[in-house]
Amino acid sequence: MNKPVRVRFAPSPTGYLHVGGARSALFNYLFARHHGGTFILRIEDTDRSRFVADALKEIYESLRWLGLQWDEGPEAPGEYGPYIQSQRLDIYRKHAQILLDSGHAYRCFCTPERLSQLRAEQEKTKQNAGYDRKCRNLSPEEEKKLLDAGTPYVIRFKIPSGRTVAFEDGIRGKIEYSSDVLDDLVLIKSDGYPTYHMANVVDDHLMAISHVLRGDEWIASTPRHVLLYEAFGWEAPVFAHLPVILSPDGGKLSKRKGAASVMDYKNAGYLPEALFNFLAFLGWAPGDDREKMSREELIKAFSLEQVSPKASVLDEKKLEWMNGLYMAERDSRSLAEEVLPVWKERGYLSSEKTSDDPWLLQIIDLLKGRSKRITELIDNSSYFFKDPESYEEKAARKTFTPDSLQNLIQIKSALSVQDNFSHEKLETLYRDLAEKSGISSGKLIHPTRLAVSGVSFGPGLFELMQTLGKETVLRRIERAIEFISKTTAQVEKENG
RNA sequence: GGUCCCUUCGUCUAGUGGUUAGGACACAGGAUUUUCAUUCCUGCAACAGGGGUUCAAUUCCCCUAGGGACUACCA
Repeated sequence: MNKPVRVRFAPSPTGYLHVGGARSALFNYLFARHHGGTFILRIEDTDRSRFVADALKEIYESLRWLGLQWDEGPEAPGEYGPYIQSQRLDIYRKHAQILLDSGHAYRCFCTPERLSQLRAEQEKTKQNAGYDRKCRNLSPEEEKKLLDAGTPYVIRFKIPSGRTVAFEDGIRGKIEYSSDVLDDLVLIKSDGYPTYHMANVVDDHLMAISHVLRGDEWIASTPRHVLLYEAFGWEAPVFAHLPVILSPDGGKLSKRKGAASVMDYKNAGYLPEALFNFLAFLGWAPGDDREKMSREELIKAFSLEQVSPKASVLDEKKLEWMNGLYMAERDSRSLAEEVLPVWKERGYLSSEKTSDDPWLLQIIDLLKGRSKRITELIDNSSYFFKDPESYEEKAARKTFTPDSLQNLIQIKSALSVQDNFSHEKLETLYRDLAEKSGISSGKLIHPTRLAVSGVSFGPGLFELMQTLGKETVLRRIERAIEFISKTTAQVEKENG
């Protein structure tokens, strides 16, 4: 077993890329990189009825966003192409003919109607389901007659009877099936397209795949695949079946229960490196206490032996926590590139602003450490661009008192003669003012924060003021003074 | 129904034939801080159940229960 490591991720373009699929891709990628092998992308589009035109684009985009660039595949030519199954039909037909010739397969002329009737009967009598092999022993004359009449047919694999089919799963160990529970699966459909089983086995062999890491819904199909390899006289790859990812209620992950696709997470403001790290830890752990690991560390530490066979629930709270860690250390400039388009869209910025604007970078510096997601950063950034339209109600009731009105008036006059608006100078100004008035600095700070931002939380006040600038700060304090005067006057009127 | 897979705190997980069963998220309390967030400390909380094997089982074996997958001319 010293073949070069070649693994593949093989999605079908029937929709968006699910995080479960992304995690399979990720494990393949990690495994390949760890062993210095090749990571291949193959598109399994053999079901024409379920093909979704935009799916391919989204799959490529999702993989690339996560940093899972494939070494061979569509848009990455290699020696084993084409990598899209619908472009390989002649290959599958040729191989089906080989099986036909060697007596491992046969033509089946049964109609879909007959098959569904058969299934219904089997269900009623509680028999094991499966094709009854009616066409398995058609005489050559009968077959020729049907063929000549142009009867549609499929090609089925002859499952040998009385065999024990065993394989060594890289994660679960030995798994055994009796061949008697397997039915004669279809290899080539009547439309000439191969089924998954056929295309998958042929391609994995032809593409020299060494390890098949795929979702565990394929466990039950694996004995069929093993038998197919045997019929072709090929050596089977190593199989390892990855557990599924569940939603918090234990069911399948779906859009309805929040996010399901990679792009959903992107749109929810998650960083690709955070999702990468988090997904790696769903069903895998390095064996020590590390949790936040870079791509390079993950590649170095990854091993199939440490992959758990157990399905795991995606805990979005923990993803959010981890994302916050990555937000804090993300380069502000790169964050600016994500955030800038949204700011412009919201009319906060004129279109000529660029992501290297020092003022914008200052804003991001102030916010990124206290934002768990990009969207949260954006949502909490409005007061840098617009004067507050209202004040956080609960905080206003508590903070905008008659006392604070006097304080703000005092602050305003002190600030209006203050030309150096550095946060250090502002801080000393506030401390001195508080001391002179014999009050705690909080009595000055809290009303200013609310006046200037409209909310009771956010970056350090003095940095905030520095970034906002003198003119804006004074204007907003003035507005707050008006607001408080009005409301206190109203309260007095109501009371008296 | 049949076949197969899975089972350590609420969640992600580490771990071993002998451990006070470890860490993280979440939650609760506290410290620091101008607010929020961060950070730090403390607390809460798990080996599904029953049989074996063994001097000793969370760990090995069997059964039960619960969950899941497959049982298509879908992948």
